[in-house]
Amino acid sequence: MAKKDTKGITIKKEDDFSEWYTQVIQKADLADYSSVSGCIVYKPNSYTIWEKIQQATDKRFKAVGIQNAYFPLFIPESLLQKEAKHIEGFAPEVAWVTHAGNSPLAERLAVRPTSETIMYDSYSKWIRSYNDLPLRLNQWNNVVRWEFKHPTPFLRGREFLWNEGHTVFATKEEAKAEGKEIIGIYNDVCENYLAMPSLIGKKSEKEKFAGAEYTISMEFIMPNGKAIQGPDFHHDGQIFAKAFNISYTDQNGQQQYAWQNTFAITTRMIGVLIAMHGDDKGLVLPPKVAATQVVIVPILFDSSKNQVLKEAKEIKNKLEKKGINVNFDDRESYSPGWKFNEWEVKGIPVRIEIGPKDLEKHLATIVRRDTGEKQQIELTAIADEVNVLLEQIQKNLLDKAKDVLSSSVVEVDNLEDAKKQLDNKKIIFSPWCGSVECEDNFKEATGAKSLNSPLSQPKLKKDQKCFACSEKAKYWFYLGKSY
RNA sequence: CUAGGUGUGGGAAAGUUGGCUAAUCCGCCUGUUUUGGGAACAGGAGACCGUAGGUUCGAGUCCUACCACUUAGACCA
Repeated sequence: MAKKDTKGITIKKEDDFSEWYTQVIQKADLADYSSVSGCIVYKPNSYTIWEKIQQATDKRFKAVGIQNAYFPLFIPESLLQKEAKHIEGFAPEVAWVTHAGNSPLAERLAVRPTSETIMYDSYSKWIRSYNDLPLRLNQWNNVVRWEFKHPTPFLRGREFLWNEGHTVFATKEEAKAEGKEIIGIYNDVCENYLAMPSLIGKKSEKEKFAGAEYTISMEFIMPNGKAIQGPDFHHDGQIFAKAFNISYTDQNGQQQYAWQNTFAITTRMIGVLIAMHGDDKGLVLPPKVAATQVVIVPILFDSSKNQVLKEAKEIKNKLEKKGINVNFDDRESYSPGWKFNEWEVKGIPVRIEIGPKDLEKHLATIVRRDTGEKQQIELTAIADEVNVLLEQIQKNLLDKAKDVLSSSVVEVDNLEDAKKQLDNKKIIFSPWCGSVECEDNFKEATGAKSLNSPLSQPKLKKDQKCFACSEKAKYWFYLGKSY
């Protein structure tokens, strides 16, 4: 065994998840700390993942008629305060601009924690008639929330990137129907690109978005048993429409308030991806979000160098013709073993090794990152084989993640079992009354909180009691400890 | 914001009764030889010891404040 130096991951994922996570981020060169606490640098290796998420999501938004726009970074205090519950939810973590140079501003400006208020101020001017609806806009931007909890790269920071969709409809039915469409898009991106299944459902009264009528969220389960909220969709009813006077004249000449939704996916998903698929060797990227899907490492000896390089280049061409992104690592200053390790830490899905021994037999050695499995492939068939392999890896990652998800959830119907399972790092699925008091008590007693309630519910038994307070249960809920 | 821990070249880390030129390993640069799981040799660059004050003849070392990282909490995507 050669020396294990500082390049490798030195800790096992299951032994110390936090330490492992930090190491993967540094050693896979994903992010760096900056001199502003809570604000990280998204280095190319992580930013390309974000670009993939953006592209996949954006394409789907546009396909259903959502357009992109851009609204100001700054929000005047008076606007931010227009909706009481909204400002109440965000006030403690708003960053304020108070000066221009040395002169105090007449009115301080919030750095947007989210853009409802600045956007709806415009919407109220733009919307006059039912002909102006629906209005479906989205923006890709950054927001700032001056969190007090210590930041974790990607998972929680003071500035993060996201999309914020803000749509307006003439009727409640239309607005609510959009929820399925949007969650469908997010789930498609999460499962089929990021290979990450989630628990999808409605948030509790206590946990819904500040200013929403209801929130539908996607909850992911991290390897340490904690849940983390991903993409979400909020139906705002007419709450903001009334606060900002977003109204239209209907076909009968009547003034009506509009119905609104908001929805988002954030750079937090990068962190969830790292945590969910990574292993003791480092990052594992699903092929569809990997900027580099295949790395070719030629094994160079003086006598066979030219032939090997030539063949390696041909492999690269063949793969690129199939639309595969290839990195041909022909650096001569690093040994093959060094390169193997480097690309494994960085999570590249497939590695192709080609050297004189392979050449003799017209083969190449192919190694998949997710399982570590090695195989010899005929050079003539390599492009097709690699394509198949990439699909298998994509599928395998999703399948594994689904298994982990389903084994993380345990059904319980009483408080004692709930506590046991939570201590056991499980998410519980329980009949629940849904009251804020009950949730407060539960949180106090266990440190856990409600996640969401699946949209299609298993039947509750007749007279089913709430697992926690013994009132009548209203619905099945996922509950657990969370980030 | 609260409570613990940590802070020494790019990374890791010695230095703990204050004392002269701040070890060592990895990485980096140059050259040569190498290359099938993190290569070898030779030479070289890189640190006002987190920041600001203070104590002292003298501070990486002691004191104070602040900052950052990290772990755990109250809030959140």
